[in-house]
Amino acid sequence: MAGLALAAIRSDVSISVQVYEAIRAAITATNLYEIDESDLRLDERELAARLGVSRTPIREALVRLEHEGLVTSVPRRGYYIARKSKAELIEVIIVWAALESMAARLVSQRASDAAIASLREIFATFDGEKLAAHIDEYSDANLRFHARIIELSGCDVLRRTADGILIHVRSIRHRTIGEDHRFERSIVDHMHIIEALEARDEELAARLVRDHALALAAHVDANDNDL
Amino acid sequence: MAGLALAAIRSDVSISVQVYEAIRAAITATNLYEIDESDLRLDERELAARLGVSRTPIREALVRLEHEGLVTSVPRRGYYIARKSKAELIEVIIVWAALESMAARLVSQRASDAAIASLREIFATFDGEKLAAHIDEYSDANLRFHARIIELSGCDVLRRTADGILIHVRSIRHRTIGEDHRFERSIVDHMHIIEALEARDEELAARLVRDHALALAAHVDANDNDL
DNA sequence: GCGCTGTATCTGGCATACAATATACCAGAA
DNA sequence: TTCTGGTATATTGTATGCCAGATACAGCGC
Repeated sequence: MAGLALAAIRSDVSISVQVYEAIRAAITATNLYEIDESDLRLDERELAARLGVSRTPIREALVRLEHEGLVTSVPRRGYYIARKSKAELIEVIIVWAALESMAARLVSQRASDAAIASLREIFATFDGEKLAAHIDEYSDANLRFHARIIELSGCDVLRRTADGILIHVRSIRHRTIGEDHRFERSIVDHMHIIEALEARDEELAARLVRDHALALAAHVDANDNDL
Repeated sequence: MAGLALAAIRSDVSISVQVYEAIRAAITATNLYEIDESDLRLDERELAARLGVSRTPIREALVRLEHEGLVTSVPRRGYYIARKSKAELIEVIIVWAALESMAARLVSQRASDAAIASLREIFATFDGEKLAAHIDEYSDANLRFHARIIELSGCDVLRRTADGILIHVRSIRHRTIGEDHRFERSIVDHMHIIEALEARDEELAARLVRDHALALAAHVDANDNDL
């Protein structure tokens, strides 16, 4: 009996949750600002048919996504993928700054040295030379870095709250990281943040994290006029 | 035609939204820590019967509430009102501190003098003498004060994010404000915060707001051992 | 007396059916 | 030709029915 490597049956992945994840992933993988207006519409029947389920779990998933801000519902008209305005994107970054800054405080107070050191490893495979050639991978590492700070805070409510808005930040960073020389400044900022955390300088770490995020907000404000 | 004062028909209050608001209000009005364990259970059919609707809008409302953290669902078992542990309550307060602290920065940067002055009015009807006799009203004013700082930030994403966790903070403050001499310290803290905002001292305001919230966290940590 | 197994019943999850509303199209009049 | 009003169609919102999993309990074996 004990010899059988039986994985527990996952009964917690109900169809509605799977639908939620599928739609969420599909939206995340889409560049919302390059698709046609008509593709923003989410037809319940069509989704149900394509995913091979009935409309009920589709609707539950859409309710979840609406709460998360990824889709909006117009009563009696249907659900639409939410395309955030420039002002909203800036607000999202501000909230992110607030959360990550608090996370930095918690990390400098509580996290182990080893945990903080793991932040360095995220960028270990990059050196200045090849940086420009691997912008996509760097962009991923960039996001992982910020998500990891939240994670290392050990504050679950903070992590869940941040998760809800991280998805919006993600699309911003992917688009902006290649612009001008942001990635160079970015990596310098990250190193300073790590150093502040290692020095357990709570105030400095909190300020650096906040300023780093708000610099992105200022950048979006100044540059992305097509939103 | 133009002479008729016609209000727009509100078609946005679907049954499922009404159900959501009804259950939310009912949970908010309940002291979760004084009711019987069995009353935490939310039976779909019973709710549907009592509200006079079918189970479908009930389920959509429960999905919303679950996302908000007010209820938890156990697969195939049902929905239960979520009772937060002490550790979770402290985490909620930490997140609140992060958000309100950022809001204080925005207020000191952007809000009009008149708007900041409105913060004083919230406490205008209280003086030191009668404070102890009106703890409930003061507790309400207290919550309005903090919610108003968020509101004056003018950041909608911040407000929505905070709304999601304010409901958890609410129950904490109601319980703790009467303990020892917290309300006296509280009103002094509030005045200092207002003064910092009026002086447009962003750093000071942010720090005072954060410390005020974290003092509550420390208080909960030290005192509420029955959670 | 204790523990396991089978069964009845209950409840949530999903599918489907029905009702209500919005949109599109078409006909007729100005 | 253009605008208005009616009707058909499509789609959302809600209700209901069915099924599978979970719990409780009775019966059986040890």
